[in-house]
Amino acid sequence: MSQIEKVSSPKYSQLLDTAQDLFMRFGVKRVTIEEICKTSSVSKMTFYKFFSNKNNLLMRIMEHLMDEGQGRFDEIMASDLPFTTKMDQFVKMKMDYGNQMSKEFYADFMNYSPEVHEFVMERSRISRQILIDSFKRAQEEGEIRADLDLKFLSFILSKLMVIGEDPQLTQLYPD
Amino acid sequence: MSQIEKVSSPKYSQLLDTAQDLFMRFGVKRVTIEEICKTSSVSKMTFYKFFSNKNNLLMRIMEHLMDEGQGRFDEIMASDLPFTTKMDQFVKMKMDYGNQMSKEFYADFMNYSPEVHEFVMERSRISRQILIDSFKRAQEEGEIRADLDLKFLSFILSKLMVIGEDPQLTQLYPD
DNA sequence: TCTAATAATACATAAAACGTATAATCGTAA
DNA sequence: TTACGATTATACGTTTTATGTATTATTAGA
Repeated sequence: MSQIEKVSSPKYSQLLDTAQDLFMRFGVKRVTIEEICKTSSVSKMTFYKFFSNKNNLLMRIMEHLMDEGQGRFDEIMASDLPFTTKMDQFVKMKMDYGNQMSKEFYADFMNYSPEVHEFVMERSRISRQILIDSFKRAQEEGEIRADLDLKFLSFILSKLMVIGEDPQLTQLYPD
Repeated sequence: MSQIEKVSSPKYSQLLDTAQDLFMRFGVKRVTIEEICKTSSVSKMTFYKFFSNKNNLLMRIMEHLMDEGQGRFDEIMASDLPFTTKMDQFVKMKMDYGNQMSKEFYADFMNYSPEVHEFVMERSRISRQILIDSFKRAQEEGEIRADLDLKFLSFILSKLMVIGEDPQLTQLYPD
């Protein structure tokens, strides 16, 4: 599924969690590796055992976040709720994610490096496709009205995939 | 009243406002002078026309904040509300301030330089004294019950002077 | 006790931030 | 228009901070 080797170790998880928290609060640029190490009570040497640099760390955080998001999406879809309810839950989940992270983080992880940018974009593309497929299936199986504009809805939801919440859009469609 | 010369100019105010906003969101250490300038659309040269360095800027922000706080306190006291209501408003105001600023800002402005630390401490001392005097006067004039423990209340309120809100204290006395 | 993982320290290098000098630009009042 | 004060843009030397690595201790567990 993912291009990056999975690692599990208390120190590794600690670093990942701390970094995610700090990145989300202050953005990537404002947080140093040494700060992450100190906050995690992990030595710098151990950090570099797990991550080659901040870029690599950021990428794994994004990977973890998106894996998690996909997992929750799968859970929602596996339930036997009506399709519209599923979509409600999905949008709600996405907005929860969005609210956790500062504007800085969003801006940063898209700009910090082309590598991370592309990684996130590719994952988003895949997730979007999964979403669209689910939508089509629901439409074919008569779970949702076929007259709903499929493209429009998938557009909205695909936006949510990455940005969590588009204020302008939220204003237009408060529900 | 204050030890620092007052300056008024659109650029000056802009810098002050931007810096305050950034400091409160990210803390002092994480924000650079260049960032403040960029965000304010003011050149670095102009910055250094008004402020000798970040320390100086921080001090003026604190001064401005505390002047403002003192002004609001005076307003509240000048009204003809019951004394307890005044205190309510005062505490509420202090908590509003506290909620605006991140933990980082609070930690930073006390640690960033001894100069700033002392400046804030001195101002706090003065404010605290004013508060205690108001309290005594209200007590003498029978506006509040004399059996209230003056020292205890002034202690609580003096804590609020600086920290805005002490979580532990808030937990003990939710009202 | 031996070993693997982690930490502590110090270090060279790179990057960022600081603060200043200089020349160019802009708005405005004479 | 000219002259002037305020602001900007740019470049620069210096200082500080961050990065990533090497080396040598520690620590915890088989």
